Amino acid sequence: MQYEGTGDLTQAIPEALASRLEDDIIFGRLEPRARLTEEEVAAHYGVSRSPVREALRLLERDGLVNRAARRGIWVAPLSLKDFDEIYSCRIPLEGLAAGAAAGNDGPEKAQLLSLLPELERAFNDNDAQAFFQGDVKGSRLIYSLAANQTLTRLINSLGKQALRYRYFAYVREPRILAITAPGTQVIWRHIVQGDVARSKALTEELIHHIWQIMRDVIAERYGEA
Amino acid sequence: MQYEGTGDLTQAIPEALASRLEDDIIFGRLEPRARLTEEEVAAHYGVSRSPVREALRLLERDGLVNRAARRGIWVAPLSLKDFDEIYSCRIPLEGLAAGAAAGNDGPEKAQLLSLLPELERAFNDNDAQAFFQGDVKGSRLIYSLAANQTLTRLINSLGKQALRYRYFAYVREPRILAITAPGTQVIWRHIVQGDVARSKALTEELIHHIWQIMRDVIAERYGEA
DNA sequence: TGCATGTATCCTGTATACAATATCCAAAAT
DNA sequence: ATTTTGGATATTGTATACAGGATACATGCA
Repeated sequence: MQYEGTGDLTQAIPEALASRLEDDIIFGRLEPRARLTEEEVAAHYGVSRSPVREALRLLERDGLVNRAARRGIWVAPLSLKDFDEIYSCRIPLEGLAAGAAAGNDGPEKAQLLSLLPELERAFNDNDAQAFFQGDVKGSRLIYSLAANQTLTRLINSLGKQALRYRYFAYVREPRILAITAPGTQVIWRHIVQGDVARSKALTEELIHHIWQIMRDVIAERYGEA
Repeated sequence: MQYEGTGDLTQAIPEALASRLEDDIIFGRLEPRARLTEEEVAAHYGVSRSPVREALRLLERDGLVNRAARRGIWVAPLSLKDFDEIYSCRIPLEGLAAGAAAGNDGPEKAQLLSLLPELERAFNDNDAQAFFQGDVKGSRLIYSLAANQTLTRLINSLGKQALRYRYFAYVREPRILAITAPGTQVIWRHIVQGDVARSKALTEELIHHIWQIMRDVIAERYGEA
């Protein structure tokens, strides 16, 4: 069987597969604890098991799936404990990134400003989807401004799993957007102005705040601990 | 060709291979920028390319090798920039771990105390190797006390590359041991006593201090930026 | 009815074969 | 002499074949 995937797999196959599966997991099309068998995935995308195995290793690296030797792979379950772990790690790392981005003197910082209207509009329209995307775009820009590949790698490997919780919480409690949006805009402006200390502190505060608010939503569904 | 590896590959083959290659990289038997071809590695350990590929993915995850699509894999180069990146990330993460470990009320904390004499002796004997090992053992215990799998995963993925620099610096500047040892002992005692704030603060200070000292040694060999 | 044991099946892990691209070196052209 | 171009070679990426452990179900026994 040769590849003829449903869409355009222009990039390397394992990365493309991983990207598809990531989305399926993040947006809940693949449920927590769902079993993933290599042959099923391979058949579904019209490729052999080799690239599938590599893709699954990538998902494992980002904590989206769990593997048990010789037993298989499951979509990682969501839990309040896991959520707390992720956010306790995200706080200092995102703070570090924001501070480093603020300390970057390059001209690329201006791009953050150009993203602000987009964010503003999404907020006013109460368009969670659009805000979500704009926020992710801005975050990526901040990481690249931080010019710290190691930090980027760490944050990315947290970010995928974090997105699952964020998506879940946004859908159930759109009010979260009203807290995130203004804080995000303030922080981006401080980064552009080069205020290292404040960018870092405000980022840590904001994530901590969002953490607490999301926590209620997550706890309701995924238990007390 | 069936496996008959030089040693006992009791665990899963990819992990065992990765572990061997890790050591080879950390202790410099594989030089920075050295090319790793799948077939050579496979032939050397008497296995096929399949488990080798998986092992190399694991090394890639931990930042020990770099991969270019369809071009191959090289041992990651060492550089002052990379070193700075790693240590700027290590500070808050190790601080988080130390604080969380101090907040753990379980009885396992006592094990840290039992490691103290070992560390003390290594220090008095000026035995860098023994200190190295004791320190790693204590760190692992702290991570497990922190009871935060996500944090452990992040720290471990930094730790491997960090060890390359630590080994390099220890060999060239044994004086580093005289700074690390007393500070480490103090921190471990604070963790056992459950002093969360101080455990965290002192850990961050110590790593920051070591960072600066190691930096001179690294800079001498691996350039100014 | 409940539990243990054996067997059939499924699935992962490993090996090998094949395809395709990147690299290297030699020969030719400017 | 330097650059370019062609083909040979080496190495990665993918597909497929095979081996062995894990799971599930059925059968037998208490």
